[in-house]
Amino acid sequence: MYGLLGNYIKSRAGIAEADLERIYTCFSPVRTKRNELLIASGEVCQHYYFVNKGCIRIYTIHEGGKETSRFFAFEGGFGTALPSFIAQAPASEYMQTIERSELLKINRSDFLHLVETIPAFGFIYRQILEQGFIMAQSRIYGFQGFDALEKVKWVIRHQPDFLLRVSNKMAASYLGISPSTLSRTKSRL
Amino acid sequence: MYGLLGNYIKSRAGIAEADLERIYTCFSPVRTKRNELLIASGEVCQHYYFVNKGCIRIYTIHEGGKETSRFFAFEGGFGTALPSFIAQAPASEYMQTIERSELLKINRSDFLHLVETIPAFGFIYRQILEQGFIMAQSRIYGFQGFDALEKVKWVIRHQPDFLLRVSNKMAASYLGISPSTLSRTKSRL
DNA sequence: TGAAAACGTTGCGATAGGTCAATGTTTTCG
DNA sequence: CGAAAACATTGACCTATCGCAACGTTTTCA
Repeated sequence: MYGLLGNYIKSRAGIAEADLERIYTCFSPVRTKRNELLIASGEVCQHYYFVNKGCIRIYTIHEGGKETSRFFAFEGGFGTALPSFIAQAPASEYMQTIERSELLKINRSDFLHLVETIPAFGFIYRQILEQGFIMAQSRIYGFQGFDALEKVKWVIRHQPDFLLRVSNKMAASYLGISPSTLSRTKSRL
Repeated sequence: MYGLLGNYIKSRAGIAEADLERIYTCFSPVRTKRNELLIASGEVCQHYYFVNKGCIRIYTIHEGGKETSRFFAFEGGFGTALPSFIAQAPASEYMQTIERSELLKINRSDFLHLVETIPAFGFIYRQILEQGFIMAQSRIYGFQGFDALEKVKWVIRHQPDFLLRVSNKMAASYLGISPSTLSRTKSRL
């Protein structure tokens, strides 16, 4: 149950077995169904999630009902509605599992406590933020001036199985193009 | 010289005067000219910068010479080519001061050392990453599906003096629209 | 299991925004 | 200070992508 999480941590920072155990006790397993909502817009996000199996999607809904997918966390990844989790303000986003999933969740106070008291954990959190920041930047800015074809090639290069695991609609809303355009673009590859 | 930096830190975390002094000794002043390059693409970024006066811009140049502005740091803000700074890999971006500026710079090993040894500094770095991540996300994803007018209104709301301090060309490349379109859009406000 | 809903794909017409070019203004720097 | 370069603005034209709709296929769930 905690194997994947343990590997994640050990591969990124030196850590004592006792600290690892203490971390495990803060994470509790959750099983979810396809399309199950973890938090809805307007709620305050209380948990950080680690994906053992399945996939978490974070997305927003604009006026008119149009969805924008912000982030996907697959096996071995962390995910939460970060702005809300950090500021304890109502989230502007939704978070769901898009497939039947097995997650490990940790609540905010335990999380912050681990960050403060276990250096390796603080280090890993910092690394998550750094990577997330870099990723988001390179995606956002890399996409400036990309046309649809270039965007699709970009995901294929950076997340080869992304288009296979995610529906066209979600993939399109992640890339910032319409489902029709994504469909047409794929046939041009 | 260190007043602004001191305020920045003290307003965000409790810190002993001695630690503050130790932080100051790691930052050295730099004066730069308009359009002076701090690092060029291909170089490895060795410093983190704090802006006392002026403005830092981080940008990339695509094939064909087209520029994309990624980030602006004004008075009281931090800035660096983060991916390169973190990974010590060649940067894909350029960093420049767009006006005559007064900066405080700290090199990477001092910076990491402060992060590790002064909890308040580690905390602030984490906060910078969190805010940067949130900012980048909201900008990137908020922009999905925005038309030019909405983008311009967005900057005006979130960074009221942005359009006044930055050239149209740079502002346009930050918003992901052409200078012509920005010009036309502003006249429609 | 079977009806209903959601999804993927494709065609068609409309349009926001891009490129290019011309003009006038501001900035640069020897 | 003045010539040269860079920039802002505006017009004309063009194209990628969108929105809508139609159709067949897959998924959902009572």
